[in-house]
Amino acid sequence: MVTTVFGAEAGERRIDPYSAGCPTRRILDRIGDRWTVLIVGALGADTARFSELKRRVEGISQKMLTQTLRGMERDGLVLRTVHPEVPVRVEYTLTDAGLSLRAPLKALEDWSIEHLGSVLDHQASYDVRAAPEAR
Amino acid sequence: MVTTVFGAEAGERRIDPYSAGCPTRRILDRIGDRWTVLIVGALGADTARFSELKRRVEGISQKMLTQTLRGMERDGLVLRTVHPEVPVRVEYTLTDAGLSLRAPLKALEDWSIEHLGSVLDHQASYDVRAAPEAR
DNA sequence: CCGGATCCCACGTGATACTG
DNA sequence: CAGTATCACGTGGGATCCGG
Repeated sequence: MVTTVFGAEAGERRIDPYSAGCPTRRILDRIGDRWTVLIVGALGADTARFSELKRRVEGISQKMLTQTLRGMERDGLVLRTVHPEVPVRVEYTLTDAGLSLRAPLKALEDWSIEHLGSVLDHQASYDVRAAPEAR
Repeated sequence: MVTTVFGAEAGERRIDPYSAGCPTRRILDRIGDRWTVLIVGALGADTARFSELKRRVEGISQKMLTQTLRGMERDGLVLRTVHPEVPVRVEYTLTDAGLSLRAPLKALEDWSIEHLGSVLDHQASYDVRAAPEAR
């Protein structure tokens, strides 16, 4: 059974993030790690080498890049090709599944851009209201 | 300046997750914590009390529910109403901004449902390939 | 050049107990 | 009922060194 979280109105519906069958849980596992999302964006329709990817996703450590790429390869989001040359060359490309992830991710980015100002405003006024006694 | 990550083809574009102005970073901050997404789904178009919410989002601790709700309130995603009655009653409702988040989140859920099988298949075959020497 | 292996710290999170 | 406060813990993730 597949649990739908956003499909309908709320009501008495239960959400179990610990249910293995719940796809929402799977989204979070992939999206929640920060780097997967950025790598999908950095790769786009391109093919890129490890070091190029590391340069594009600024701030990522080698460990996290490797680790995240492995996870994505395991999930079939990314294709890893090793060219057995003198200095080894490894290239990464989004699979069809990976490419299809870009659309929903873009929807999220659009939302973020659209609401960024409003969110910042709320934060500012909230902080003022909530911290008058902050010595 | 606003950095667009998913808008166009990759190329030499830089992604800086540490740039305060990058909206992608803001999405991740909100989405990446697991609970915000689930609370948006659990609330939907409803109004719910604290304890009701805690029941709906199975597995969340009181601390995390409070903490996440505070963050969402701060960002203007949720409206918190305190009714000063005998046993205090506090109600939560998604704001317009919060409600509008449901669409992109649903897109993500749809993607997840659509690709769940494929992902599981890849994982299975990957695990077989990668761990033959697992004593 | 690509990444495996290790060490280690920080912080997110849960459990528990207390208050208005 | 709806939190706040405290403590204890696991692990995500950075730094570094090593290997193919």
